Amino acid sequence: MSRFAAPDDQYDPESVEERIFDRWDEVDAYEQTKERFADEEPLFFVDGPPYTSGAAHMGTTWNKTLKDAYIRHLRMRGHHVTDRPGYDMHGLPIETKVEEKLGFDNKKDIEEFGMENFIEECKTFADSQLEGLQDDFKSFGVWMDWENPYKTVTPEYMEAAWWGFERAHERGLVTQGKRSITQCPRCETAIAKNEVEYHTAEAPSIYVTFPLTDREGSLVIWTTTPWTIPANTFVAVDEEVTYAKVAYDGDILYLAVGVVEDVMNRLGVEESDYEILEEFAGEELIGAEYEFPLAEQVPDGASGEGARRVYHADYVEVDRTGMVHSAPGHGEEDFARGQELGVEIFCPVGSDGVYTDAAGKYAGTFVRDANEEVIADLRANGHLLLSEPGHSIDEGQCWRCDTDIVRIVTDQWFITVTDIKEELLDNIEDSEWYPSEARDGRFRKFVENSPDWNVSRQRYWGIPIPIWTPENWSGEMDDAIVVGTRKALAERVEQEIDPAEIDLHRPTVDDLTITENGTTYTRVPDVFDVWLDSSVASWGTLNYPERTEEFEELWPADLIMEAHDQTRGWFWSQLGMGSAALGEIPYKDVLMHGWALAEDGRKMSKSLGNIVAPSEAIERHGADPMRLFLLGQNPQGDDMRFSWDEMENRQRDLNILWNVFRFPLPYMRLDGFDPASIAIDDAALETVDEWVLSRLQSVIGEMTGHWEEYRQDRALDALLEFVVEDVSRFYIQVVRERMWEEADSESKRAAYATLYRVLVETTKLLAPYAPFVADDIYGTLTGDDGFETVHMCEWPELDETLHDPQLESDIEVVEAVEEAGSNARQQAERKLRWPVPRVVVAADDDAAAAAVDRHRGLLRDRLNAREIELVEPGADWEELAYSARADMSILGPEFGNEAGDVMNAINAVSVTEQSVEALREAVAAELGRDVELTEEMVSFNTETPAGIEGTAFTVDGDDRGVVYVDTSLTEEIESEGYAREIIRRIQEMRKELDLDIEAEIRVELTVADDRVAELIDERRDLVAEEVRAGSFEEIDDGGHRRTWEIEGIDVEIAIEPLSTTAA
RNA sequence: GGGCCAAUAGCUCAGCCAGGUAUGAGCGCUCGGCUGAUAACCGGGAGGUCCUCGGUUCAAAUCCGAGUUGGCCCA
Repeated sequence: MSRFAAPDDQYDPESVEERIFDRWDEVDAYEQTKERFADEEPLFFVDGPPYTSGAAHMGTTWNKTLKDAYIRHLRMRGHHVTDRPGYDMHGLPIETKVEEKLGFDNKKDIEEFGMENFIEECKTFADSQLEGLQDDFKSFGVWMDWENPYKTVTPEYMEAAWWGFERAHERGLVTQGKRSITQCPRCETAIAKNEVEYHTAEAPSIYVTFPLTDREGSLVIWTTTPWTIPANTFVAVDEEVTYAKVAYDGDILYLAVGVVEDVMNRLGVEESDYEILEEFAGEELIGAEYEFPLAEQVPDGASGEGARRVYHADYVEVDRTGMVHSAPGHGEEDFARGQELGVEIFCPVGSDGVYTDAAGKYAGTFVRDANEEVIADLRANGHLLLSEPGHSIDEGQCWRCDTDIVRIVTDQWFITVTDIKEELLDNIEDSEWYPSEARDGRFRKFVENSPDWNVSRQRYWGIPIPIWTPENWSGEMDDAIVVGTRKALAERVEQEIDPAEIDLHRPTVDDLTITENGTTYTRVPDVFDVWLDSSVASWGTLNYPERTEEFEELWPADLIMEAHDQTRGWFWSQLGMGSAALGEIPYKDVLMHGWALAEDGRKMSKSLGNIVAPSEAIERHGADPMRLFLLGQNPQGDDMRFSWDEMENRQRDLNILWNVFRFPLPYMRLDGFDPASIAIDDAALETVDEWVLSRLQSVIGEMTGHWEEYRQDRALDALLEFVVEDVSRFYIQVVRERMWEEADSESKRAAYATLYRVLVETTKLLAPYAPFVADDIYGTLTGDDGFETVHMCEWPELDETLHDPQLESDIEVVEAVEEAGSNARQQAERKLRWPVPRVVVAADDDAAAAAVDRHRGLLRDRLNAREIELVEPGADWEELAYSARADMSILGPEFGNEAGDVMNAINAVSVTEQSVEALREAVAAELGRDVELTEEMVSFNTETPAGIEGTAFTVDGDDRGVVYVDTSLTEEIESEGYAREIIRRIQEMRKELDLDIEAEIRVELTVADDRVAELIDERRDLVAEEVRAGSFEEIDDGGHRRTWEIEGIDVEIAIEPLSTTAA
């Protein structure tokens, strides 16, 4: 592409993208850019790995766009930035997708299909999803190391997880234990609690009596899960609550006193049919023994020390019956209390939700299917007090397969982060969060309340847990083996394996055994919770422990950025794992952004039908406008509201930049402008040039500060305001005439040099936001003199020699005066094309006066005024008069009968300064005698002379003075005005003929008014010069002919190019 | 049910932490101007119960409390 080549007439994002993608390919732009900054100070950024089970949505797109922008910016600032993208590829979501695809219902199907085959399917699926994501990210210009992403499924990455886990084990933070977990009976694995989704479901609601054995009567409990009664181990009461002994239907019932009436109502019992015999504290029930109501059906139920007794528990509420059937083998609270009490943890349910033999007659039945049978048996045993239909509860279900979950107690593996909670809280302090409240509020609170980390899953597609245990293991970790590396694995296992070749997935590792000191160890069958995978990303991304060099140089991460949901996700898991394995938080700076919401302010979701695909946004507005929209959002915590309108606005902003860039090119090309030939410091800069260059410096300074504060959105605002307000709306307008000059001049070259500098610097400042259009403009401007891509440039630095804050504030005043002046013109209905003899600026303060004084010439041009007059602050413009208006509420009491005369006099006179003294003199003259006037009696109004309009001007909201425009007409002004009207129309006709800028024409003019014709004739030279007219003469045959109406006068104009007659 | 965050013009958002007239900004709308950047550009105008209610204060969009709606996280 040749330098200053004519670009598209209009900004077309799609063609820019195509062109730039090609160019990047052609010159290896990404590789070259990395190479260029390779020796700079390292900056370790870690990519939070997206999960590979779907396409990129707007949130992922926002996230990756932010990452790309910061990486680009930090490179330009002189950093060698780590930019390895990552992908989270293990886990249950992928397994269930593959199961769906293969039509599987449960684990048995997988076992039949073969674990190895199944894992191969999972890998293929994850890989294909990864490809899709990579393509998405590339499509909006993200530059990361796509050739070499880290994947959580590679042996070296899995080894990073093993290593971290081994370190945690060495610190004594790994244990096996029973826990009450949320289990998906279909997936047959624990589901993290945050992965449980709730929906409303109908459930039984039953009141059951538990007969006491050491005293008369029965306890009454209420439950919605009859299927947990076979596991009943104790009944909980609140020792401080008052209970009642109730005589009813020949039996004795124990209930909290506060619910007796409610229960009796439910039973439909009249008040006369029951009696409260006694009231007593719950304390008195503690230790009471009862008879298990399903003793017949479940003969081998919970037994042993302490079982089937009454205990206190904090979770008891005076609700329903005030007593709680407790099954430590199921519920989480029951489990915790059961452990405290030291009772048996009895769970007669398998991982598939089916009763085991321990459940007696229910063995082999799926728990929820047993509800009816349990109820029937309770009734038959005489223990069912009441069963109410139509009860609804919030039932949890598996987020992947929608199966209702069950709570069971199983053996799980834990990293006991609660043992190092203080350390975790201390380590938080070593990280800086943006916004800072996120760290000290939400994150700290979450860490304070976090339980031990259950890292085991009873599944296939994950990193196998590297623990080997002997047969009849004691449960002591000292008696187990934890393997941390492939090398250690190869050394210790009996089988012959090659550490460089081995795939650490199941089932390969399942068959490996270790025999040491005569004991044979086998691997536990579990895999890691997928959250553990990404928790080691800070070293996994560096291939540690396989490679150590980068880890030692770079770790911990300098920067990570993710959305706020990661507070309890990746921000947390990394803190936990980093602290457990290395005693440190693995990241320094955290930029926590929000979620991408839909246009209606709700989250984007399939069910609401409000999803916007990034590809659609790119198609409609282009990648750069989309990025500009995303990067224009506050990245610190707030959710973003998607908006097509705003994206369109961003496209418009870029279009303005495009026009600014396009404007000088034809002139530069025509004049053979060579930027290298003229240094800004030597150029014959005019005030506006100096001003726009100074503004550029201010913008550079401002933007740099915002970027450092992680507010790239504010930096973008500053840049776009500069481009739109300062460059497009002011500088270009002022500089146009200089560019049109035909002859070479210092002034023109200074304008070229200025605009060139401004545009090139702008492309650098824009590069992190809109990498395509910035590069396109940069390339066109710099040609072979620049880098092959703008992204190799350094971030501009504020050049003090070009920075002139005084000038900037001066021009603010000039702009304000211009704006007010053009407002005044509009009120006087005098077009800008018509000169005015003078503009009078009455300045309120010295700074404004000085600014106007310094820039009279500029104001003359901008306001098309022959003269700028300045009225200094404190002075009154002598042509201005002030009238006063009397306030009769004060005059009345003061002057009594004479008040009317005084008022008339006050209203009649006008004065040249706004003072009571001046008014008094004038009134005295009018009235023929002196009267005492005070400030309160009158208010002043300004009276502008005829033909003059005044408008106040303000800077940043402060009044700085008034601009008066004198619109009186002279022949000389009319002459120019009409000439300009003619010029404008001829220019339009030139364009209609699509003439070259330099093409000479012949012009024929017929004006229907003799006086006007003469006025125009006086300015024939001006017209000729402006429209490149070689001659004024009649055009006989054809030509381009139109009749216009100018100020009510018909004017016929015909033009034809000179060359056609020559030909 | 609990914790955290948000709510300001038709739309997207500044302002709020350190209370002092909402000159609010851009877009949109509308009226006008400009016319070799021209599918561009400039000026004027209209448009607000600052989510609601209560409190603190001389003064509240801003501080405090309660509520409503939406978001995230957790039950």
